[in-house]
Amino acid sequence: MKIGAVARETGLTAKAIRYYESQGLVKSRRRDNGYRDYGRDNIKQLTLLARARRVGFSLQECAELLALFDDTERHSADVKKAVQQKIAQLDEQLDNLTRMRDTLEELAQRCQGDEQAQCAILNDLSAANRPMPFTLLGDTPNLPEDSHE
Amino acid sequence: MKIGAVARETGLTAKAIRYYESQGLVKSRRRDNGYRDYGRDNIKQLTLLARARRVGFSLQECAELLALFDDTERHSADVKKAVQQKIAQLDEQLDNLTRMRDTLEELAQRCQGDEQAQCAILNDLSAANRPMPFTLLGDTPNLPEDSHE
DNA sequence: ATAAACCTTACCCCAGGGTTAAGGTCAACG
DNA sequence: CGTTGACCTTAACCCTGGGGTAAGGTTTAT
Repeated sequence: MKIGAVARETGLTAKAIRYYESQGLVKSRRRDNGYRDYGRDNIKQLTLLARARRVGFSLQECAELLALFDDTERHSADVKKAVQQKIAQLDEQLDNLTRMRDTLEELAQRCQGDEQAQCAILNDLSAANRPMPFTLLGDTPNLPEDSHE
Repeated sequence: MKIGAVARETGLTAKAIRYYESQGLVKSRRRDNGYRDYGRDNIKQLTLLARARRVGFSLQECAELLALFDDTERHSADVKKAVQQKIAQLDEQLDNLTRMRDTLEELAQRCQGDEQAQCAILNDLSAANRPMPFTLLGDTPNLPEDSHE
């Protein structure tokens, strides 16, 4: 099976599949003409990879899942643990996003939203000392680091 | 005020401030020795920038907020509209993450989590046809594109 | 024979910086 | 006077997770 067919079957792009290979997540044999060639095992791996990505696993984490997948001595408890950790991470992200959302909601409510230049949102966001009359993300100092996960 | 002091005051890193300047979001005057020098206006802008970032605005969107901030002819309605659009974006992200979370929850429940190699999670994630007995993200084909927003 | 549809590698691009490296400046201390 | 340490400067490479494009080789069908 050539890469294009695999892409259609897994929902990945050919580019992504090559990228995963370059990162050591999957391997492929080559035909005489240099084309990558995939068998049933590869397709199972790539299907797992695609779905794990879709539910929020990072490539690093997908690599660990694939290692478990290929390990016939694995314990299902290990897989379950990884999934539960990912659930906990998602919960944390959900918390952060919810706090952002609520902060914006409160800002919006304090703004007239009319023709005037006076704007409570800009005032609150740029004020020097304690800007918000309500908690801004619980004073967590480093939110940006969460967003790239 | 030198960049280090501004960094401490706004919670940004000096690097980030220089990066914002390189992207045209803020400007700074220079002292004779080449050091960046910031006044009250700069600090207000950077405070706004830092807080807008923390509540989920992209750099591009922050640029628009700063333009409104500097525009004395602005209408507060425009600012409010931007905030409400961001709220809608956050709601969409929250939806996606919630679906991921629920999918993982169902996968985990179907897994024994014991010493055995047999694992429902890996089976479901790698199976060929209809893998999940439940909806996987509502069959949305392209979730990864949302994550980089 | 030639065009369409594949495939290959290789390069630059995005956000949002972190992390060196290599060096200039400035204050205080001995 | 010299030196140490804390600043500051630019430049340049690293990360994630690929997208996009280019330049070229292959295969297939017409």
